[in-house]
Amino acid sequence: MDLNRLIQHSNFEWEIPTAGDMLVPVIIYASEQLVRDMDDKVAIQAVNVATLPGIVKASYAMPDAHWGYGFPIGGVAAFDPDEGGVVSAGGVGFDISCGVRTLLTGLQRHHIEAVKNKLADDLYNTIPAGVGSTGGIHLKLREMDDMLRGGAQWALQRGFARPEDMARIEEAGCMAGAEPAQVSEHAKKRQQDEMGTLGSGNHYLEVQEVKDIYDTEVAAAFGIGLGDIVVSIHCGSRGLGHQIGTEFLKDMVIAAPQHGIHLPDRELACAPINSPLGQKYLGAMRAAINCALANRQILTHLTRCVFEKLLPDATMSLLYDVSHNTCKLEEHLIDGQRRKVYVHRKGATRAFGPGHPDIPEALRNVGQPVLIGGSMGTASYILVGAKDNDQRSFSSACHGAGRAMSRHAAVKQWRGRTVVDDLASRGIVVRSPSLRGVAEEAPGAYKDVSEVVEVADRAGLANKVARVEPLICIKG
DNA sequence: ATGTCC
Repeated sequence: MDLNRLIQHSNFEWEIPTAGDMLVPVIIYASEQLVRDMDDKVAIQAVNVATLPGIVKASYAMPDAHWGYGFPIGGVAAFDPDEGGVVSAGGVGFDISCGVRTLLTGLQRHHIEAVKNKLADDLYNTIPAGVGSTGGIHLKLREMDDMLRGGAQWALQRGFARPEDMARIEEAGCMAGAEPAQVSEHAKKRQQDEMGTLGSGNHYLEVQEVKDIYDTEVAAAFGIGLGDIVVSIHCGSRGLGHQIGTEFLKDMVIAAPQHGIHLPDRELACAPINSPLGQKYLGAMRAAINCALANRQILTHLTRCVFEKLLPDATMSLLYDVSHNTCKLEEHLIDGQRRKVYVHRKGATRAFGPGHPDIPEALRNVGQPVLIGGSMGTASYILVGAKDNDQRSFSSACHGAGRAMSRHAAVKQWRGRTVVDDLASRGIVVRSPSLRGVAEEAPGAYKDVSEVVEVADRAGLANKVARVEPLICIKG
């Protein structure tokens, strides 16, 4: 990205001032190096977002921002429904409510070493992974509606959760306002056999070791210490969310002129929040959020079953579950006024700071856990929402490393077998149904997550608590 | 991300 068009406010904050059709400025949180390396398309897309009706304050880009469908991935934008604000299917993305959850095991590395390969095999054999993977759970259409309304709370009723898990999930495990009736039968049918499956791409389940602690006090509140073993699960709403995104994108493009909306890019398809189509999308999207929450909950259950057999002393309590592709109604302080706005986070993590009422009581004084997944074979980070970050990007942080190379380019550069062998030589066991998938996700195809996290910390979005590194990776 | 093209 060309630095000449940017105004630098600090070491980690850059502005593209309001001009032309823009209603608000663009604010990018990044180091000079990350801004230089950022695709020009991030600037173009963030500027396009800044032209959408009802946008408030600014169109934001996180340090891991990269080119996406319509909105940049790593984009955050909030809209006021009373000022003609819109909701955008492209602003949420296709993998609705894709997210990460981390489980604490109460175990240390030496507990794992002796059974590492067996643990990897058992996890791989228990957790369906890969494109089109199906699981042992098959829901009737009527049961689908219950699941889409209830999320992880539904999973609790079905025996896939512990009651105490609920407080550790955004929205206490159930996204209110979900409307299964707005989800097409086709979308439901695609998902009927996919509950409790990992999917493909950058989705994974990892057994990780805590390798570094940056904030002892917060780490203690989170229940993590050096050398601890944790399990992280990264996945989303599978075929259902994708189908909802596809259908509403099409409908929103067609309806835009009727709503008097000029789209600078048809991929930015959106509808007024206060319109029948906008409301239908919100109802369907919230149902997809519940689908993702239920899915990660079932994967948690399967993981617990494996550990219970092999490592019965493992505690397997849930630290937290974050979503990073959502649009949520939240109250924020905007120009001195508390206003309710619809915050789009696409490839961005909610990161409420200390004291926020939506953080579980046990963690309220320290802040919301922010789980940042790395790429396969690399470190992941646990952060905490920074104090006063409401004034920076509506309490949002980055979500991961972000691709540095296309899947196509990655497959040309690496062979899956070599990647698996290289990781094995470093003590990381990878199990995947697809060697091509492994090549696509080669560590070198991603940016350095450490730099992205460092910038999120220093920009005051979320603060570093711990770094974890994988021992086992189940890859879709 | 995705029954990697209805």
